Amino acid sequence: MRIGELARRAGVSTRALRYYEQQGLLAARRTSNGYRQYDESDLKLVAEIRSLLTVGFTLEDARPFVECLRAGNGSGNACPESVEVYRRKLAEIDEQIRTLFGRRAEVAAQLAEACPGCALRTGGTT
Amino acid sequence: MRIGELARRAGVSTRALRYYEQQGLLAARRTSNGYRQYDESDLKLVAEIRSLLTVGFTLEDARPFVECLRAGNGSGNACPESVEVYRRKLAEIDEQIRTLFGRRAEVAAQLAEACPGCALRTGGTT
DNA sequence: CTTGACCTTGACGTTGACGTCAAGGACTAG
DNA sequence: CTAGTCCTTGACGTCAACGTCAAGGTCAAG
Repeated sequence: MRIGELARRAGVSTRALRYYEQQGLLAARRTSNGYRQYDESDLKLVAEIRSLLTVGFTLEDARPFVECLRAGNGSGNACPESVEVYRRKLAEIDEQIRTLFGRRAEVAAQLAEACPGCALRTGGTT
Repeated sequence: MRIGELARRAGVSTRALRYYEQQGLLAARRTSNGYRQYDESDLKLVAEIRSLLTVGFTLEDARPFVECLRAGNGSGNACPESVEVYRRKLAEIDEQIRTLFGRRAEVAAQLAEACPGCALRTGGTT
């Protein structure tokens, strides 16, 4: 299939696909007229990338998964590099959650100070 | 005081101060030679901005607080606009926390699938 | 009078994942 | 032959809060 169809089926823009290729995450064959040519495995690959992006991974984070799939594995999760990324991202997320809780507490404290009785509970008194 | 001293005392760069001015958050008088001139109230103002930025506010979010201080209030919290921003940011933070928990769950699930028994607990088995 | 520290404005660079033209080639249907 | 749809590469724009020059003015000290 060509880039337009892959884009439709994967739910992304053609620009995104070209960007993934530029970043070395997607390698397209070319037909004689220069058009990019993709197959089902590419669709799967793009789906994997999208799935990872939606949970906050960067394209760099996604790279090991892509390479894992390319290496012939049925899933991008199947390689130790991928597992390592999962662990790292999990730690990052936990750190972000901690940071957000800290900020939440500070903001809530300021709000309470500025407006006593204003926020008895979270989102309570609108 | 001049911009260099204010920057040192507030713990920010002179570039940041000029940027705040450009955004209309900081209004400096000028001496005859064109140098910016600040006083203690400006220091307080910059401190307020910094404090808000560190808990994730944008400069736009900080604007009401600055205006509140400029209006003569002892605290930037003292105005209803500020309180409203606090509430909005609190809601935003809560939303972000929810998003992160969702992501965490998904990543953890993938990790468990990829590597059973790998993450018995968070950051447990390194 | 000349360092040297301080100040000025202006303007491009940074980060990530694309969006959005622009200019032009390829191919199909009528 | 032509319209219409798809494709190509290239390159600037987006968002926030500055960082980092560049070129030049100001002032106190020696």
